[in-house]
Amino acid sequence: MEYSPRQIEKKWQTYWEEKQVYKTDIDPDKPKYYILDMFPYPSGAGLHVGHPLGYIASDIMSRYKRHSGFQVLHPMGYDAFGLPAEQYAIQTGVHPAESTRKNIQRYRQQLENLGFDYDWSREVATCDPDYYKWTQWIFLQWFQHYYCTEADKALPISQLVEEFEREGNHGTTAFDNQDSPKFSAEEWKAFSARKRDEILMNYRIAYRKTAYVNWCPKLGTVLANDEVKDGKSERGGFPVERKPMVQWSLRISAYAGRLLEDLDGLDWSESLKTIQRNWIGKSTGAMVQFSLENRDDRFEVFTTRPDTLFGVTFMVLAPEHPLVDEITTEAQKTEVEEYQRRAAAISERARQANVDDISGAFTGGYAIHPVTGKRLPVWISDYVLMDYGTGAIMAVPSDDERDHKFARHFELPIIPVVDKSSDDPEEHTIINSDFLNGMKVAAAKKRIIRELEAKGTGRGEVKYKLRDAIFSRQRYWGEPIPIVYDEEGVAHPLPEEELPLELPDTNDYKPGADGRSPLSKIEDWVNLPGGYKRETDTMPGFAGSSWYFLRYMDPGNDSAFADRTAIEYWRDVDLYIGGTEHAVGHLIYARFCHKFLYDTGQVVSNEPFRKLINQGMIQGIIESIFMDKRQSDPARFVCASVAEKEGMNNFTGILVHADFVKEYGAQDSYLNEDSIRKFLNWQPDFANAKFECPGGVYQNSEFTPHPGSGATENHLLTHSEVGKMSKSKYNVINPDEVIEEYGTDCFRMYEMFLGPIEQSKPWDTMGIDGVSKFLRRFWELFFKDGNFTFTDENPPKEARVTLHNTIKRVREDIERFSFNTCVSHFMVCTNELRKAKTQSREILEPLIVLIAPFAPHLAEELWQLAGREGTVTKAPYPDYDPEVLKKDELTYPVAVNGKKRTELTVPADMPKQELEKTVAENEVILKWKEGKDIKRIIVVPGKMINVVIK
RNA sequence: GCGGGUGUGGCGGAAUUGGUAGACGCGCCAGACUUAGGAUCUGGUGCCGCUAAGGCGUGGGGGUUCGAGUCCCUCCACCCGCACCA
Repeated sequence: MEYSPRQIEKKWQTYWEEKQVYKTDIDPDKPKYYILDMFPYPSGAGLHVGHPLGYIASDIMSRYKRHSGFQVLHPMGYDAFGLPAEQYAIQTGVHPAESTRKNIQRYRQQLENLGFDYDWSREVATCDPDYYKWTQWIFLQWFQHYYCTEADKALPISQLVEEFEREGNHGTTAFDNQDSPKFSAEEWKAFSARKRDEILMNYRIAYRKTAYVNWCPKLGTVLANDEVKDGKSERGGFPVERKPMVQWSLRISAYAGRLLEDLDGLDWSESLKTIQRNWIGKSTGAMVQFSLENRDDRFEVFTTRPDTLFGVTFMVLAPEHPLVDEITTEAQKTEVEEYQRRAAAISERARQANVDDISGAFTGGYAIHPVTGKRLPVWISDYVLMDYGTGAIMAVPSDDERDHKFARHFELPIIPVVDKSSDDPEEHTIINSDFLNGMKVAAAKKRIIRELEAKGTGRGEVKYKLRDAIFSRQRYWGEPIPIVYDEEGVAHPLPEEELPLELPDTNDYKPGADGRSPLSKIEDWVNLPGGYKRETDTMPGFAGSSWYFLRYMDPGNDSAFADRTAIEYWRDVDLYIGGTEHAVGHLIYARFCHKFLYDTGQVVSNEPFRKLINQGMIQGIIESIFMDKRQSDPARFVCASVAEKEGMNNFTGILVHADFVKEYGAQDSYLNEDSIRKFLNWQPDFANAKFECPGGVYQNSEFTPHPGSGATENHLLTHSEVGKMSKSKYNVINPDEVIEEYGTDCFRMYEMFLGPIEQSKPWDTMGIDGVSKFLRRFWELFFKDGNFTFTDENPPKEARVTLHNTIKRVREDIERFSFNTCVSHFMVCTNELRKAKTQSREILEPLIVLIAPFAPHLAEELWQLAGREGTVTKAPYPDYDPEVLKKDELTYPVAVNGKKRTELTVPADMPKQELEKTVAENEVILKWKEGKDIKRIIVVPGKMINVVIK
């Protein structure tokens, strides 16, 4: 019987669906295993060959765990709110709900075609009101909690209100990074509702505040920090500017310390943890207060090097620092204002690009050194950033490179305060610093902080770079924020019973007035009885994706985001697979969200993703042809060999669609006349271009051979390089097409065979033949004269060894996520069993289960042919018998001075002494010994023998 | 500049704690069967060397060891992240 994968695969996919084979539920008698793929955004383009890589790996793991007796949760769903659908709606008028629904359908089809074992009954989409009801519910929880730094967790805001009523906020331990004003209990009680609302906004986890935000005019919305790359929007690459706006934010900075510390316990790659650590950006140092000359005012600076306090010779403020206007003297006014104007005009990007340009202006004002009482001139410069630290620094030109450059440029004094004569920074000692002299850096830091604290002019402090996340989006296609404002503008949460607050229908997706969301234009939705108005901003993409892994535990639940029993059973994700692109966005937000829910007792673990694997990218081959830069009209394209002869710099590469290229993927890929016709159809601008290869020239559908060449057809070698697989490079490979040709099982195994899961590697179109051949041969092991045949014969010993060896290796390699080597073990096994020519059930039947996680359809079919009932997916995974692998004979490699020279086969139980004797008498060894002595014989039992001859 | 990672045949990659470097697959070479082959099967294939003996070989240099792709020092290349972060 011939192996016809497509037929088998469709049959079993239908079977799985009809029998709900992958439906899972709580089973307290079994250990759980929760395996999760990163939430895909269902884009219109569908999946390309790179996307399924992680899904295949998780599917193999999931199936393996099921065979191993675990209750497996392996769900899939869609991160379905987002900008692309809305941009598409603006362009085409198609409602985002409509296009999203279609895209989801397409994704679902493609995923099913890959034979994954998802429990589809748990499928979720963030844009579904049953889902976002709970996204809104979580938002309300954020709104109704604050972060207590003493308890080190989130507590109900009602407790804080009680505290304020009792004692004001003078002694509060509530987290607040906004410099909120201090008040007494009496004052609190006297405040208006509006004032109280304003104050509480300084403490709520979800809060509303005017802030400088990343405003993207082209997208018409505000973006979070991680959605901005190099001053441009991550989606679309549009310019982003800083703009003060009233926005909802999440007080994620309150969790910075825990987000950082708890990384240590996670089984994530070192590089990913480092990215998160950088993003959180902890720095330990001190806040130091400087008073101003002739003024009552003080201002604070943050420094990581308080030990260099005696080296401070001047102060620098950010140009937009509020103090600047107050301290600038009449004489310096013009200069300072001129500088402020210039600094404001330069964009953030340009400012960062000109790091080496030193600029600044003296305000004319002086600060007083908190320890020495010395006068310190106060400057402004754009190297000090308003939104980092306090927007002001103490300048230590001797030990800070930027301060040093600045001091040199403006001829300010430099006092060396650290003796750096030792190569080991830990040995550096403090000099010129009064009572710190002679101390090591670390000790001096502690000492000076003690001093400052005693004098009340400073304190030790830890700062984080992690900023609060802007949570408002001025867009339509997102979760409405469940808040209404009364006539005074006080924010009120919607009562829980009113959730979900559904997104109203509209066909006008363009932004409203003053950059407000399209929702602001739907008047009967915005305006409520009693003068109440709805919040018109919607939530960002990360709102729904920050907790989706919890919803999968109990997706249909209408009275909680998930039932307590489900949460206690599934707890957290045991294995999370996805790309690195979510390193700082999604993974920080999800961890924050999970920790918050942990604080409030809603979940039972403090981290959502215990182990995480980042799959690498699958790259494509970018094909281009050489176009002569020296002539145009008609353009001249030449073969790679011609370009090489005439000099590469005379040519430029023009991209060619990979579909047109013959022998795509081989090193000699080329265009023939058929390809050229396709190319011209695709790029009609080149209609009458010349295509020149060493044999002749093709132009206007005609090939003219060069005189003397026997060529009859054009053969234009292309330029091929490995790079991104993307639409813009015209080299996207669609998995559906590969599957149509080779089958799902083959596609799955080939993707795994390409290399380690974490590594990026190019898609090699030719290589898949090898896996296809292997699967056919594997299938044929089960057939004799065309009939499926199992016998009860005693198998040959080698066959048994092969089987048990394969089981051992495959089990070990799955456990360490080395799926590429698993595939090669199956290949080796097949090659060996083909030689052994056995139909023994004892050998062949375990192989069916062994390969099932990798090639599930093929395994199901063979299982059925073997006469077994039902599905193979629940059969126990085979185990190996160490007895079978015990050898009676061992073949030792024998090395002389570390180089292998011969082999020696001996009984496995030969004593060491005798073994050494045998080696010493071996003729090859005797030959090497000639004229020298055997100094030593090293026997590593079972491994190798090394003879030292000198 | 700082931090993290990776360097192995023509290519993708193997080598679990230091123990036969290059498993497996692609490609290439030769042969068989065939009207034909981009089908199938068999064998070969790191480099130098006559098919031999042998030598050289895991980015370069040095070290530890009986033995190093693996450990240590040093340099180089590439990739990723951060970056006037006080």
